[in-house]
Amino acid sequence: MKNLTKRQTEIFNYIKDEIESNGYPPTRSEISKTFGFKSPNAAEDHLKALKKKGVLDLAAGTSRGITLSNQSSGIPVIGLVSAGGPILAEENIEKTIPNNPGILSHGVDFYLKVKGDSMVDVGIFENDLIAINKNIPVKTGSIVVARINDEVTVKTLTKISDSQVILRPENSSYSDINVNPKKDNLVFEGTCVGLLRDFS
Amino acid sequence: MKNLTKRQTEIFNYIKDEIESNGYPPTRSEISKTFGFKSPNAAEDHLKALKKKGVLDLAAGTSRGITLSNQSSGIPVIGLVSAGGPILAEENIEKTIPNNPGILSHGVDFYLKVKGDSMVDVGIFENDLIAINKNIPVKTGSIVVARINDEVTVKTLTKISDSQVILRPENSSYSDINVNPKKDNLVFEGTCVGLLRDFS
DNA sequence: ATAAATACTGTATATAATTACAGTTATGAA
DNA sequence: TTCATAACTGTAATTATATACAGTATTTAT
Repeated sequence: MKNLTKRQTEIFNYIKDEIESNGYPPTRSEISKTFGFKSPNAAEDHLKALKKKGVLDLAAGTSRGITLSNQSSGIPVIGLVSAGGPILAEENIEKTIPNNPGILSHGVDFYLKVKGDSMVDVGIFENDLIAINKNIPVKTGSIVVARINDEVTVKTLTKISDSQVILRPENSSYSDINVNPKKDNLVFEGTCVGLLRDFS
Repeated sequence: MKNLTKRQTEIFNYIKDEIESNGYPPTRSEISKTFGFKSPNAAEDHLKALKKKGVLDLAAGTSRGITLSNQSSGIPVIGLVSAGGPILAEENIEKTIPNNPGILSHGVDFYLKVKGDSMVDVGIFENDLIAINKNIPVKTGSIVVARINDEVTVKTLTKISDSQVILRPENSSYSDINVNPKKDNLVFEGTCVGLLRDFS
């Protein structure tokens, strides 16, 4: 998101939520009423600011003519992750695909395009998109996205303690990965909450 | 769909398309303009009829206050298919999930909940939802939903001719299914265009 | 045969909604 | 210091929109 202020973020999220729950965007006065503005122009100003920052578009002369821009409505698909830096850095985003609330039981922060065959035994194939939630606490038994010394990998978490973490490939040709979090730099980027495969 | 007339279907689809492409529903006059009505009341009448038939809802006094009802906006998930009758018959619909245009490269007419392990070698597991398009012509190499004498099955189509159809399970423990379309009642219900798995 | 539903035209009006203009106050950057 | 941005209040006008009422013609159920 392009440096939205706190207030702008609140308003943007409200608009997003309204579209999702009502099926159409709010008007200036609905926004004003929600946030306690005494003038619809306060909402107008915010909309203009949000448009200027590229997160939404406004159709002139059109009631409820607010649309979220691709950038802000889509969920990023992460392809190859460059070493260092955050996984959601712009250079890692291959494309974005529309949000699909209600299909998966958990929220999706990003999709990761699967490389390799280390998880085929649980039906995760190369080029599948796995849906990742960043905020669910990782636990044993979950399929997690882990970063070990700047290398990103998808495995089943089978053991986690202060001194030992075991990541298991779900493919009999591969062996468990043993990590010592005290020695190695281990970061959990998220938990896999779903899978998407496109037969084209 | 609840016995919509041809015209009502046209108008309903237009509204659906507008919501999808614009992000907000059309007004009465936009509908009228599109269909050449000379009075916005023609659109109003149609909206009332569509509301009466339960495929959409109207928010009174609200501009663009048109929402598609759950029933009509969702995509059906087919669980167990009862023998005889169409696959999309009401009794087969386990639930509906929101439409997700833009995620898969083909349209989805329904999702089928996978039973059994006959397709595990291509990463299709029990309880996965496979996305089915009814209108793509089936061809060899595709994963298809076939109904053989009232039994519904998901397999790879490996041969198709007037006198012989071969359906291959993607699991080395199973053998090919050989069907003679002249003797057996064979219907292709659709082609698999995607897969959805929910890790909950 | 008759009523109800379908598919509109035509007119009119209240109100919903956008949006411009003129201000105020506060904050952070040049 | 001065200017731009942010975050509003207040007013007002144009236009966008919903929606009622009164018709007409055709088709479809009963």
